[in-house]
This record gives sequence, C-alpha cells and structure tokens, in this order.
Amino acid sequence: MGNKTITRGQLAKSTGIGIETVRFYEQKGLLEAPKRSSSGYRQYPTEAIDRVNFITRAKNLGFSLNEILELLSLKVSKKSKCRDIKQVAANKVDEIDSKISDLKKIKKALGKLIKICQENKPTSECPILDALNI
Amino acid sequence: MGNKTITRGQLAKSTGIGIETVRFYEQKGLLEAPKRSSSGYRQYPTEAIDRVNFITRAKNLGFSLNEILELLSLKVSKKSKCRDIKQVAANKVDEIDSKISDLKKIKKALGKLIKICQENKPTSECPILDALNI
DNA sequence: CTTGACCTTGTATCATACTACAGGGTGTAA
DNA sequence: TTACACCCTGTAGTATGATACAAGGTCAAG
Repeated sequence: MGNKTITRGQLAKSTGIGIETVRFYEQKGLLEAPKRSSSGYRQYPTEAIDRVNFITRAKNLGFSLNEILELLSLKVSKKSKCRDIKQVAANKVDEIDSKISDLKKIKKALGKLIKICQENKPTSECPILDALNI
Repeated sequence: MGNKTITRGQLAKSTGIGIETVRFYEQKGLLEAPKRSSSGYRQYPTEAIDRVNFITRAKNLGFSLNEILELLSLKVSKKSKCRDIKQVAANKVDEIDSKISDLKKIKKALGKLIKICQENKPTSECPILDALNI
C-alpha cells in the first residue's frame, strides 16, 4: 500500500533519460501509464526505473523500441500461447548468441590492432577489416 | 591490376542492402568513392562487400554510423598517434565487454522464461524484468 | 536499332526515436 | 502571496538512417 512513488522528472533523472522521453515511452507502450495524483501528476512505482534502464540497455544493444516492447510483453497468460512464447524467446536467444559472436570478433580485431600498434608496425588502410578476416 | 570489380547494384545485391544505401554510405564516408568506368559507372573492388557486411553487423550491434566510421578509420599512420588509437580501441573493447555482459543477462532471463513456460507456471506482468532481477 | 535492365545525378520523402516549445496548472518555501 | 521549480497537454521540430523518384545516360540481347 504505502509504496513510494516518483514523479516523471524523478524517473527521468534517476535513469538519465530526458523528461519528454518518459512521456514518449508511455505513448509507445514501453512504460505503463501510471496512477495520477489528484492534480494529475504521474506517480511511478520505483520499479519503473528498472524498466527504463532495461529499455536503455536493450536499445544500446541494437534492439529497436518495437523489439524491446516485444521482450517486455513476453508473458505466459494461457497454456495455448506457451508454444508461441517459447518460440519467440528461443528466436531472441539465437539472435543474442549471434550478436555475442559478432561482438567477440570485433573485440578480437581490436585486440590485434592494439598489438600492432604497440609493435609500431605499419598498418594497412583498414586494419579492423584485416583483423576480422585474418 | 586485373582485379575484378562489381557495380553498385551488384554490391547492394550481394550484401542485402538497398542500392540507394550504397550511395548513402559513400556520402557518409563509410564506403570509399570507387573508381569509375569511362561512362561513369562505379567500379567497386570485391572487398567492398566485406566492408558493407561489417557495417551491417556493427549497426545491428547498436553502433551508430559515426561510431562505425571511427572503427573503420582506426589506423596507425604516425607514431605520434599510436597512443590515441590504443586509447580509442581500448575504450571500444570495454564498451563491447559491457554489451556482451548485458546480452548474456538478457539471454539468461529468456532462458528462465522458457523454463517457466515449460513448467506451466503462471508468470507476473513482466517476467523478463523479473528474470533479470532475481 | 530498339527494348529493357542497368547505371548516373539531384532532390524529396519516410520511419524511428527523440527533443523542444507554448500555454497553462501545482506545490512548497520565504 | 509571490516566487520558482516542478507538473500537465498538445504539437512542432530535429537527427539519424535510409528510401523513393524524376530525368536522363549506358549496354547487351535480339
């Protein structure tokens, strides 16, 4: 009952997003429309902070807002839908595995570049691509 | 010398991007302006395919075109710049490590969700966030 | 020697994801 | 009770990353 709530500005400040972005995410369905005070102020539960932080991180990982909405909406409501949810989740896992693999390749290439740099060797026009291919 | 070249349309087709996107990437400096035939047709070296594929993958991983340009432009030209390049590369490695870590967390959360689904347990309003926190 | 699939340029439009107002109300502190 | 920082709504503008189109030139096949 006596759960602490925060305002839109406080949510924005504690997650590092813009205050207008909060409203934008609400419009997009990424943030649930919160309870309002008698004067119409939004009253967010503190869990909204986790939700916004998730959105920010997922965005950073190359997921679109629509994909993030899909991730956040994944839930088991009826048995009949369980198969679909498993399918969506499994597809996302595959996608994530391939992202991790690509990131590791780029990381390795950067490591090679740093090494070349330390050895003061000359580099080609595009050492990153070279490092990815060799 | 007798290196095979491909046209803009062939580059687009073999990388899965739009033909206009090729020109767009050229404008942005992501693709070097290629040699032209006597009639003005672009003649891309086949390596341009690797470059476009890199751009596509990096974009998918949440890097902006400007960041990708920075990655592709990393090269050791003078000793005096070596320190800077190492710094940029090392920063990118850190960024990549944190992306991998975030992706693993989401993957784990999806795994939990799949398990819950198989056990036919009821889920909360947002199982993904629950799975990330627990 | 024409048809059709390609290429050229310039410019305009689009989708996504914000970001910035204007015009007004609220809440607390001096 | 007035200052000031905050909140509200609606709507307009911006940045990024494409994508579309018009008007025309090129090239190989038939």
